[in-house]
This record gives sequence, C-alpha cells and structure tokens, in this order.
Amino acid sequence: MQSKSNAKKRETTIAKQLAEELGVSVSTISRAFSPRAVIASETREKVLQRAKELGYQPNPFARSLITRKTNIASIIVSDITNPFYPEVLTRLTDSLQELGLNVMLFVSTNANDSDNIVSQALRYQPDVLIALAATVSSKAASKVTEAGASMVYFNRYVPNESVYTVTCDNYLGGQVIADFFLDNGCRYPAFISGLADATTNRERWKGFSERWLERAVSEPRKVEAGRFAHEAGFNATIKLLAGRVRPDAIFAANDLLALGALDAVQKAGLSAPKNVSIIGFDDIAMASWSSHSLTTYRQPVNKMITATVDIVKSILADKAQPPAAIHIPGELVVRSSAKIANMGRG
Amino acid sequence: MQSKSNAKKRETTIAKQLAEELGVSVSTISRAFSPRAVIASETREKVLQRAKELGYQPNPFARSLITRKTNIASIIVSDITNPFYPEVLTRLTDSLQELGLNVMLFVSTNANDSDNIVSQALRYQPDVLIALAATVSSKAASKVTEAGASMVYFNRYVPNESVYTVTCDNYLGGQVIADFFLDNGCRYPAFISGLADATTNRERWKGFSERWLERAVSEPRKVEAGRFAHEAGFNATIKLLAGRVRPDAIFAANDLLALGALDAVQKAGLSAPKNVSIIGFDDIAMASWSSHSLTTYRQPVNKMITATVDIVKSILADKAQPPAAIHIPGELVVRSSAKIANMGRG
DNA sequence: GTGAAAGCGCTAACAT
DNA sequence: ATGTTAGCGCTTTCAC
Repeated sequence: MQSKSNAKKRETTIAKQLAEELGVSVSTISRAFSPRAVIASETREKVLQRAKELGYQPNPFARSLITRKTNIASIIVSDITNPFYPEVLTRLTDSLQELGLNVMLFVSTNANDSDNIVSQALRYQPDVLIALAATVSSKAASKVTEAGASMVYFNRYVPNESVYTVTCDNYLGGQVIADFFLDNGCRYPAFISGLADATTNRERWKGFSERWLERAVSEPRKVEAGRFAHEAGFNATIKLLAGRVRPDAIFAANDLLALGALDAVQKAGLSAPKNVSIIGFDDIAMASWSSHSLTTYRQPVNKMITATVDIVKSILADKAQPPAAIHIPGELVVRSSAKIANMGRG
Repeated sequence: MQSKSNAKKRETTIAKQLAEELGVSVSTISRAFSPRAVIASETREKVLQRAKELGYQPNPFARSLITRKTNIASIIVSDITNPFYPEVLTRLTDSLQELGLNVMLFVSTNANDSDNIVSQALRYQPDVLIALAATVSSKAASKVTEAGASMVYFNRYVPNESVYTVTCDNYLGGQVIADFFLDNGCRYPAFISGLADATTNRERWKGFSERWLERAVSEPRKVEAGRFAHEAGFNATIKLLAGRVRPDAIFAANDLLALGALDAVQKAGLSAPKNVSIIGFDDIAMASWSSHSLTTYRQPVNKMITATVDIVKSILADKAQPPAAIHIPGELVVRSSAKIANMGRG
C-alpha cells in the first residue's frame, strides 16, 4: 500500500550530501557544529553557511545518543488554573530556550498521576527537570535521583529532602501580612486556606499565625477552601461571614481566593475595606484592575525565574552542585481592599 | 578532572543486562516493547515485568532514529497572557499525552521570532506541530511542509493556504453578538479591536459589522486597542466614551478587553448595562465572577480540543490526510453586562 | 586540521 | 517465535 506520501525514503542524508558537495568528511561537518571542536575557522564558516542554505541542522537524537546530553529540560506542571503560572511557564520556557535547552512539557492532572508523569519525563533523559507548582511524591523524587537527573522545584518545597528549591518567602509573606493587619488596627483575623497540602499554603499560614500570636492575644481563624480558586474563596468567605464573630481581616492564601472573598463580601452586602480588610498573595494581573484593587503580597517572579535558571545553569555545568533551598522575599502591594489606619504623622 | 559525579559510564546498558539475565536476545527485549511485534505473550510478560522492576524503558532517541517516528508533538505558543490559553495548553497537552505523544513547548516572545522558533521545533522532527494562538509566517509554514511535517493551527486561520485549522466560528460569533444588540434595542455599536492582525480579531469584527450593516443603517465604530489585554480595553473604552456620540453597545474582541471596558465604564461614572451594553468573547473563568458578570460568546473549548486531537490522530495514522478548516460554533452566555429589552411575551 | 572507523541504543529485515 | 546482522545519524577516539 505504502503511498507516495512517505517522503522520507533514502536520500543519503543531508549531512552526507553536504560532506560530498564540500569535499570534506562527515566528521568535519559534525565538527563545524560543535563550537568547541578543533577545526579551521574557514572550514567551519564554509560548512555552516552551506548548511544554512540547505536548512540542515544535526539531528539532536543521534547527537544526544552519543554525547549523553539531551539539551532537554522537562517541566512538570499540575493543573494551572492560577493565572500566576502561565506567565511563569512561558517566561521560564523562554529563558531556558535562550540557554539552548528545549522544553518538554508534562502535565499531571490528578495527583496520583505525578509519579507516572515523572517516569515518563525521565525516558527522555532530560538534563534537568523542573516541577512547577506540582507536588511530586518522594518516591518519584528518588526515581529522579536514581536516574542521575536533577530536579528543581519551583514554588514547592520538599521538606526533609535535599533538593533544589526556589520559592517566594512564603513564611515571611505571612508575617508581613499579619503585621499589616495589626498595624492597621485589625483584631479578628481569618485565613482562607487553599490546597491544604501545598507547601505554599502551609508556609503562608504558618508565618501569618505565628506572627499574629507573637503580637496579639486573639488567634486567627482558619477556613479550608480546598482549592486555589475563586469559587472556593467565595464559598469559604460566605461561611466565614455567617459565623458568630465576623472577621475584620481576611488573608487569603492566594489572589484567586482573595478575589472570591471580595465578591462574597459584596454579595453579603458588606464592603472591603470598610467592614473587612482583604489581602491576597501573588499579585496576579487582575489584582490591579480597578474592579478589584486587591492588596496583595507580590511574588518576585523575575527573581524567582532568574534563580531557577541560575540553578539550571549550574546543573548543566556540573551535576555535583549541592542542592539548596532559595526563598526570595516579595513585597506587599497596598491597594484599596485592606484598610489603612489613620496614623498621625511625625 | 572528571569527578565521580559522572554516573553514566559504562554499565553495559540495561537492555543488554536484561537480555542476558532472561536468556534472550536484545531483539526480543525490543519486541516486548513493540505492541504489534510478533512475540510469545509469555515472553513479553516476562520481559515487561522484569523491565518494570528494573525501571527500564527503551531509549526514545535510539528508537526514533530508526522508526522515524518521534512521538513528539511540538506546541508553539506566543505570549499567553490571555487566561483562555493556559487551560487549552494544559488540556491539549494532557490529551496528547494520552495519545502517547510527548509534548515539546516552544514560546515565541516577539513575532519576528516565530520563524526561528519553528525551525527550532523542526529539529526534533515532531510527528505533528500545533500552533496555539501563535501567528506563524507563511515562510515558516512552508518550512514545515518542506520538512514533511504537518501543522495544526489552533485558533488561528491561515488564509489562502491549505492547512489544518481549528477555530471557534468567530464570524458567526460576531454575527450573534450583532443580533443580540439589535434585538435588544441598541443603536450605536462599537467594536474594540485587539491584536489587529490576529485572524480571530478580524473574523469577529467581520461577522459583527457585516451583520449589523445587513440589519441597520448605522455603522459600527471600531477602535484599536492594539493588544488583547485589560489595560488596552480600558484605555480604548475611555477614548470611546469621550467621543461625541457615546456608544450604547460595545463588543470587545475578547473577554480581557471587555473586562477592561467594564472597568472604564465604571470609572467614567457610568454603568453597564444601564448606559452601555458590553459583550466579550471567550468566556474565561473571570467572566462569570459576580464582580464582572460579563455577557460573552463562549468558545467551545472541549469541542475544539477534541477536533484538534482528532486531526492529530489522523495525521499520525496517515500523513496524506487532506487539510481542512474546522470552525466550531460557540454560544452566547448572557449575563448582566448587556441589557435585555423588555419584549412582550406571547 | 582532517579522515577513517567504531559505536551510542535501538529496531527491522532476514534467517532459522 | 526467536537470534543474527545491519544500520539509523551522529560524535569521537585514533591515526595521519
């Protein structure tokens, strides 16, 4: 049957053609494409130019079969409904591309799947793996090290394991927000928790509640929204407002939850910051829209990406770098969803 | 220097080990992993099980070097600030994974780059390329065909070229929105245009303006926002409202623009739908939030993804499938940002 | 500085 | 049903 459409038959490979046409050997062609190979620069020029005309580039599969470097970075994400991540994903990919890495993308839809997805990713022997907002089981994590690969966790922290981690300083963020509420006269704080297991969620709560208890007697309430989503934040807040003591300060584990909280407050006939102050976490684009004007703790995306890329570079250079956890401070962006006390000047 | 960290030295390859241990040849190992190869099922079982224990999987590079199938799908995206696309990206990736394809991700940051990015993608000889919300030059497009690969355009239309295209029926959407405005008594329509070159943008405007002119005498105004972004929609609307004749109906080329328009209307001391009706396009998650409650034309994401995956399947099965353009109708989701006329019943 | 030869890990004829 | 052989497209010793 084999119709004519099977274009790739036997055309003596472009590389060989090229070699013949230029009167050199295939090795020379190869050397022309290896920046560090010894070759007369004129020869290289000649080869490279003609190759460009022909649209020839060395086959990366054949190449990595022998070099044992794939130039592949695998990014593993779980479901990214949070608008914070798409930007991170594209910018990270862009940066990695500039490093000469090609990105393979793996999404793990349900948490159970993550182990599976990791071994899938490992098949391509990536030079480096990056877990983006994905929680990876320690079983899967050890598979990675077994395979001799390195993994960088972006915005997830793996406790008790020696791994590369880049996160915003979530604990500090929680503290800063507690301070802000306290400094501005709030008394009855509540925390809306997103994905309970996520380390981001836990650290933010930890910083917030610990700082609060250091400075005040009241204890922050905590309500589980279950997910990082607008609707979840909305529902949690409705529940919160129906309680006996209405909170006057709500810290939501991320902006999506906080925006849900804002809507719930309005739905309840109240308003922020008049009746209740609301602060989120991330500083996604929507937070600054005038319809929301959300006070939030901004994640230092640029620095986080730079730090990640630096780690990747060091891994590429020498796998023996010791893993380190990097926590980068963000900054509180004050908008109108949280009240500011009238404090006398001077 | 070569420190000990260079874990991969010479361990006779797992495949050979396996073969020896099981007393079979490497070909048999290979056959066990080829679902359609002839091999005794017991032998296969035996191999597969032991392989699993050892964590062995065939090296995809070596494999595709000979099979000339890479099992790779390359997705090319441009900057995806529109929250519509992350979801598409992850779900598409997920579906492709289920098909046994691995996804390579390429982002083209500035438009000039797109040609470059395409040839980058082509190096890996993907079984199929998918352009996601990315405008690819026809030069780059022909490179793809030259390389014997197939490309599917998601939400972009390439005029005058025979390619695989899956889009929402943008023209129809524009018409439906014009009809809605007209049926509900609007008289002075305006269109907020996003990325002027994007085919989505153009088709929506075309459907909208043509239908309007069919049914009414007034001609829709059109203002260029330049990008698909909240701020751009905001600014465009401010300009629009400052004009001599204030529009009573605004169709924004996508939801992000429409949400910006909503904020601008409020900023101007007006309100939707009282003073002006606003309709967007996409139905992103935020559109349904009570703080926005945006009437919008919903893109049939599920169907669009399914259609794309179906095309990919057919390409995988036989490259000679004739290219086709698929335009899938969406549906108008009526919320409170656009007024509904009191029309008598019965 | 360059060519010849070997071989990366695998699959696909061709035997048996 | 399985083993043997050849070779995918490249890089890398090793000669020269």
